This record gives sequence, structure tokens and C-alpha cells, in this order.
Amino acid sequence: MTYLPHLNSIFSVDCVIFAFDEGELKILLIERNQDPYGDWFALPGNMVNNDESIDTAAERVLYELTGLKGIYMEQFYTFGDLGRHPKGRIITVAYFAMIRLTNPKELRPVTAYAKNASWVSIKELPELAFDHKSIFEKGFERVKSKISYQPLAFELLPEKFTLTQLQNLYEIILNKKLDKRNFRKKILGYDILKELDEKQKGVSYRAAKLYKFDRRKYSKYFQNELSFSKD
Amino acid sequence: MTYLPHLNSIFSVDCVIFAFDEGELKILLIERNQDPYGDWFALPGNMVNNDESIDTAAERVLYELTGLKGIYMEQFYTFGDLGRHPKGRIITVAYFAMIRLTNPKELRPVTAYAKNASWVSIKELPELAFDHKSIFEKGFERVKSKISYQPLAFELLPEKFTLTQLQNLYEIILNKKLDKRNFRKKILGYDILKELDEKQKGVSYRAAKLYKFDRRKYSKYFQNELSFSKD
DNA sequence: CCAAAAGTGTTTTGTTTACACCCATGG
DNA sequence: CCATGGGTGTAAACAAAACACTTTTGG
Repeated sequence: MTYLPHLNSIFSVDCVIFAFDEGELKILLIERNQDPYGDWFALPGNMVNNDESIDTAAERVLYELTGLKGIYMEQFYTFGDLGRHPKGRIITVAYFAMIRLTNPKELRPVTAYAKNASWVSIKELPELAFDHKSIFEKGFERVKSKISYQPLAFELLPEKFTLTQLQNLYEIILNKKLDKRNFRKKILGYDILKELDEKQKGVSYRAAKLYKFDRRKYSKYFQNELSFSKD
Repeated sequence: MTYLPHLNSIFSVDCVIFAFDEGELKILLIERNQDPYGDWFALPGNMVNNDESIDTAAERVLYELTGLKGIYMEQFYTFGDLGRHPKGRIITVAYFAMIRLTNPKELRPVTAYAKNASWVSIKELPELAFDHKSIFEKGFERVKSKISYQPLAFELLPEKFTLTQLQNLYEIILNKKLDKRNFRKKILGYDILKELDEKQKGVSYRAAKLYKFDRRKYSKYFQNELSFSKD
């Protein structure tokens, strides 16, 4: 690399990790344990190592916090304003991820730079370190606009779900009420759901049918779009 | 920055600069004058300096080659695979720009790293250095999908243009034929064009009315979307 | 007067929206 | 038997697509 100037630049990845929990859309926040912004809430992120791609770095950050691999992640923007980090020029590549919360909701905040990690409703976000508020907002915008033409939503739901659960999730993300009949007509019309021979259990009203997302059907009809989930 | 590892990382910006010329969509390519990929065609790009934001770096690259400022540019993706640069890990942030070619079509390839710069039709692109082919493709995809709901096309046309010119440009970008009456109905229906008291000159057939894009009307109705041109 | 492109409406088709009642289940 | 959400169709409004001829101009 001798012909290139050594700029001592630093770059990192930051992740907006979405989950759907208790009827709310939440993101994973860490509490920082070092300055600057010591004790502040922040998006999970880390430096990119010399021997890993940025995608790998993002997957690593997610894995270190959640123990999950093979999660849908997508790079959405790179933030490189001069003032974004008080200690110098650090460019950060931002990703969003969609994860399916299993019941124990276990997190393992084993990273050196975080003393705690928790799921926080996007409606009650605290102030965030650096420019992480803008990063979150841009990521959420991206999710909102993609959700209408790509099956991102399924990544947040359990494998088997009811149409009402799916509709609720869309309503929360899009922040508007949807008509039940029209919603069902449309989503079933895409023919990307598989109806299961199984019903909801443990509810004190008529049990709803369970469905699962059928990746095979999806890729048959929409093979144009990039794969939206790594198998 | 002492608390952060010094990774000696390097990052750059690369630009896919579009223009509409002789009825074709073209991008600006340079011929490299140093290894690796000496003599190859490549997208214009450069290292990001320590004291500039990535947006500024992209504007600088464009300015150095074309002498133009205040051009619409948009960051679209960051490429950071390990193998993308043979001499080491270089992350590059990619931008596209849309420029209005004035008649002399002058370029000033005054940069140190390029011995020539020229407009090349996207239908006849040569092999490109590094992963620049993928960068171009991703950028073009973005333009194609944005053109339908944001007024990017106007950035490529002269200030005064005919509806047929506008339609041709859409057809070339979308790579499909459009119906003349439907196109006019739709584009006029958005009410973002101003009809001028002026007609085409020097044509040997009925002269068409000239229009210009009316930024004021546009921002009135679509103030949601980010500004698509810096004034 | 001819070649070339400008300009102009209506019909058909498909898509989106609005809207209300009966059904099944658990307690 | 009742409270709760599950499940279902049709009509109206709107948007998109298909389609062909007359007008203007320069040469």
C-alpha cells in the first residue's frame, strides 16, 4: 500500500437491531462504559478489523451481543461527517437487522465497550450518543419504505404466526391502521404464505390459523430482489 | 484518539457520474495512470482526506474532473469486501451524480491519478478496475428505482426541455417504451413543470413547447422527500 | 406537398378503498 | 351465554393502460 497515503482513518459499523416484542417495535441499545459519552445509550457498534469485511464486522457485532448468526442484515448508509465523533474522524457504516425474539430473550453483552444491553421501544428512545439518533432514524425510514415491497416483516415474527399478528406488525411499523379484509386479501394474494394445519393455542377466543412465510414461493415470483434472508 | 486502535485503514469515495448526451446515458470514466490496474478504465474516485467529510470528498472528486459544483449527488452504498483492492483493505463509499452537459462538454482531468477522462455510454462500458463494475451496477439500479418517484431526470436535461426529450430520457433509463399520451398526462398531472412561452428552434418539423422544472411547485407538494438538488 | 414529430381524449382494465356481520372458542 | 377476536365479499372510486388521428413546420 505504499503508493497510498496513510491517513490513519478509522471506521466502524453500527447496527440498528429491530425486534418485535410485547406488541412493540424495539431496538437493541447498549450502555457505553467508556468515554466519550460514558454511560450514554448507544447503538451497538464496533471497529472494523483489518481482516474482515464490513458485512462480517456487522455480523460479528450482532453475534457478540445476541449470540445469533444468519440474521437478515442490510447496510443502509454510511455516516462520515467531520463532527460526528468528538475524538476524531470516524466513519461508520450503518446496518439494520431484524431478529426473531425467542422467549428467554437472552442477551449476552459480553463486549468490552458495553456494560449493558437492552431492548428499548422505539417510542421511548433515550438520548443517544454521537449521531446515533440520526442513524436510527435513517435506518427506520429505510425499513418503513422497504416493508411495503419486501418481506422484511416476517423476519421479526415467530416462524408460525397469525394474520392478525402480521397485520399488527405492519400497523406498528407503518404507524397507521390497516383494514383487516383488505390486508388479508392483499397478503394472501401475493401467495407467499403457507397455511398450516395448525391453530393458535391458549387464547380465550376463537383460535386463528397459523401461517408461515414460504421462501420458495417468494423467490419464485420475486427472484429479482436480493435475497432477504440468509438461510 | 488514544483509546481507539490505530488500524491504518483507508477509505475512499467513488462516483458514478451520469449525463445524457447524444441520446444516450453515459457515465464519466477515467483512465488510471498508476498500478494496480494501470491503464484500466475506472470510476472517478479518490481518498477521503482527514479534514473533509465523505460528502465533501465526493464533491471534490466531481469538481476536480468537471469543474462543476452544486451538483445533485447521493451516496448509495459502501463497498468493503476484503478482496476488492489488491493492495489492501480499502473501503469505498459510492455516490452517484447527475450532471447537465453543456455544449463544450469540457472536462478537465487535472487529477494526478488519471491520465484521461471521458464520457462512455452505459451500453458500451469497457471492463473496469477493481469492483467498479458492481459499483456502477448498484448505482444504476438505485437511479432506475428512484427516477420513478423523484425528479432525478431533470438534473440530466438542459434547463429548458421538451416533453419528448424528457420522455426519451425516461425510456432510456427505464429501458422500456412509454406511451406518449399517458406519459404527458402523468408528468403534467404532477404539476411540477412550468410551461414556457418559448419553443424549440432549428428543427425541420413542428417545434415543441419548452418546459422547465419548477422546484418551487415540487417542494410544495413533496416536501417530505429530501431535497434532490442543492441550490 | 411531404416528412417528421407535436399535440390531444376516451374507453377499458386493474387496483385500491370503504364498509358490517356472523362464527368459533374458552371461561 | 357472553366477551373476544377470527373470518369473510362486494360495490365504488381511482389509477393505469391501450389506443389513432390531426396539426404544425421546414425544406
